[in-house]
Amino acid sequence: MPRPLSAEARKKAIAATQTIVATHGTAGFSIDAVVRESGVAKTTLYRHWSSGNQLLVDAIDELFHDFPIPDNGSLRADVLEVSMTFVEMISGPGLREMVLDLIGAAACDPELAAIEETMIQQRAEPMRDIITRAIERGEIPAIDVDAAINVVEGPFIARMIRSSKPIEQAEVVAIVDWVVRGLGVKDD
Amino acid sequence: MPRPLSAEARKKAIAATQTIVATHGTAGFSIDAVVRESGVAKTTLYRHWSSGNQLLVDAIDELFHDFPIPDNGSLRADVLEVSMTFVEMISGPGLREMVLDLIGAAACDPELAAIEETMIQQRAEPMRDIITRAIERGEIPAIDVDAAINVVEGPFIARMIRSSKPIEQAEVVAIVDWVVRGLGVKDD
Amino acid sequence: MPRPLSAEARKKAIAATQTIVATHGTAGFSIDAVVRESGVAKTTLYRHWSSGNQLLVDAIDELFHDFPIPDNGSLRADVLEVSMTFVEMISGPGLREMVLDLIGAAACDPELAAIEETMIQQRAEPMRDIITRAIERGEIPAIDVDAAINVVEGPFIARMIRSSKPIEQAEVVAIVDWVVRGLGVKDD
Amino acid sequence: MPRPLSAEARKKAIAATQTIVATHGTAGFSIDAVVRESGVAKTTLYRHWSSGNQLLVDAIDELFHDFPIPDNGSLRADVLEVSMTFVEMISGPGLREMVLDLIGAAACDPELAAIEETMIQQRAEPMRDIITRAIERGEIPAIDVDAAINVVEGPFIARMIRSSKPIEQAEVVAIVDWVVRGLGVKDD
DNA sequence: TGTTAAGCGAGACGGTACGTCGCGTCTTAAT
DNA sequence: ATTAAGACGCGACGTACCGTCTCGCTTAACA
Repeated sequence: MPRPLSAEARKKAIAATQTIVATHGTAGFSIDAVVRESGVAKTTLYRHWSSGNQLLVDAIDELFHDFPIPDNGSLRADVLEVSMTFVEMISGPGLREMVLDLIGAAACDPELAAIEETMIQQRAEPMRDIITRAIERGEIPAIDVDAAINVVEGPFIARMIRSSKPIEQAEVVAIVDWVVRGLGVKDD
Repeated sequence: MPRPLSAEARKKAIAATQTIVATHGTAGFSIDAVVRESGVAKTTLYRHWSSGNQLLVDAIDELFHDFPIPDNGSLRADVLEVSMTFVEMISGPGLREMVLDLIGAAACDPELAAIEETMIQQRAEPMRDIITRAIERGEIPAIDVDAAINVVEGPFIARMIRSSKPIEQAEVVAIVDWVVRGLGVKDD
Repeated sequence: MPRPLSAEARKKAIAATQTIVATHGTAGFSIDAVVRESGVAKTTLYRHWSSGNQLLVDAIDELFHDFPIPDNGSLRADVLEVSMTFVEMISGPGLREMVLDLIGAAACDPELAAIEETMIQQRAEPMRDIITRAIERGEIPAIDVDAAINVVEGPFIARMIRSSKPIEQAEVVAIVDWVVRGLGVKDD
Repeated sequence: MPRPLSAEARKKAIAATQTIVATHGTAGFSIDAVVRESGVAKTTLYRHWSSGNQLLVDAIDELFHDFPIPDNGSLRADVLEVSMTFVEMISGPGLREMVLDLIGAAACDPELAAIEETMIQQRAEPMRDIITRAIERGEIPAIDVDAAINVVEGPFIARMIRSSKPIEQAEVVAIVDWVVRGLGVKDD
């Protein structure tokens, strides 16, 4: 019966949050900053999100979704496609920092576990499908899929952590070649 | 003529910082908290460190150093040893969270870049040595060592991020087997 | 054709207001508190009363009315009766505080002036009648009735302000004796 | 050893409070308003005063002090002098409202009991002295001094509550004549 | 060995952000 | 068209921490 939460307020808050994070990084993000940037009242923000972090989660969520699940018939091609998508995803300004920041925050604060769910587990689904299909095809031996996901994704995460330099396409190809060989696919 | 900066004050501040981070995570870290925990005056802290984060860097630095560089004659054995050391390092209570948190904080705050240097780059040195030696021995092809480090370490980082469950020894062995095979070592 | 303002809503709001003021003082009174206590919607309250204070005025009004006007034939007896009534009125739990609080609120907020009208002026009517009759009877000289009301009622107000102790009957008698003598009635 | 609370901050806050109350009444008083008006930080205000009300108490205190204790040799003259002082005290703009407001607030909030102490009890001291001396001189019978204070002061309090009109000198004289006669002083 | 400048603890200072509460207005659906 | 329900923008609340500052007291290096 009562008025529903305003979709417009939500939209403005999300947009303001994304603007702030893109401009000043997650360090510049604060509820008061969103209030100033969006014109939405602080109370309204707290009606929509139980904390600033939840708003951040939602704003980030909108940036990281719709990962297509490729099916090119070969593990290598599929992994390459997903990896390229991931690399593109973190290539925007401040996105690498944001992702790492959010992973750290999520590890410490149970309230932010949803971030991990969204950014990590959900993102890994395409990879899970790809590997499962490769096993079914007999392209690779029947291995622990979860462990395999770590092997395939890990190098990109490590690369992201260890350097803020943009990741070149050749680098992606080289890493993919190594990891698919590790999983048991024969070289050409 | 004047008194030098007190080594004791520095020691107490570092110890208090480590206690706080271990107990409440980096979120619980603050200059005021260190003041309360250590009994060292705020003025003194700012005399020793230009900002709270610099103190954090120094305190963390002391926790992660002195990684032995193994030399067992085979890439697989060396990688396994370093990996086991890494897994042990993050197995203590709250250590996984702290590491992820610090990585996130370091990515965002340039002032904390030194943490990344200490925790990530410096930690990778043993791995760099191991791989370089394997190449020199002709055990694996001449590959980009930095990229190889990512391939070898990445799966453990991914595993650490994706689950808070303790990492079993068998898991470590399986991952190491995959990645060394990926780098070009022949199977048995 | 449209529905008239609901008498029931009004009743529930008034009752809730009286409960709140009796329990938590006027400080605990708020529109939102009345909404919670009464179940009446905020919109409805504003339809009935232009502001929260107007509701407060109405709720208080119902508590302080119908003061009987005694006529015992002597000023002293009449004043004593009215004074006893007043003392009883403020003897309930929290009533002293509520009266003082409302007087203060009324002095500051013009919107609440009506409270003063109800609680003070209207309450003084019996005293005005009594004194006027005493003058007509020739029991006391022709004095300014308004000023005389202050002289007769003031000591009880002062007593109420200066101490939260219950007012004993003997105290009332002593005060009444003094003030009626002051107005010109001869001692026995 | 630490820096003492700044006398200047205190002075600015008190002055701002008095300005605000004089200009917009006690309703316009708020911590945030004092922050804006005084330039003193909110945290500093809370360091000096545990609540906004305490600041108000102090600001008011400075307005109501130094009540001289007259000694003219006759009860009537002394009471008249004290009464005139009281009337002057509440004659400034907004002072009547402030006094009533504070009395009400003090009745409800134990934290503000100090206001009652300052404004009421302490203010009554001169009257206590006057009446005690009159009894010692034999000018009036040995009566309960506290009750007598209520009789002498009450009419002025009642007058203050019942009307916001300025109190004329003739009115004071008339009231004083009545109450001192009530206490047992013979007419001329 | 006495002087003295700087280090020290303690904590006040002006700020920013927090998350909550009450205000009075508004929008919605249901009666 | 009134109602219950409650979202809206607004502004105050009292707290935590920031980095700077002002205090006396203490102490180590120099004269």
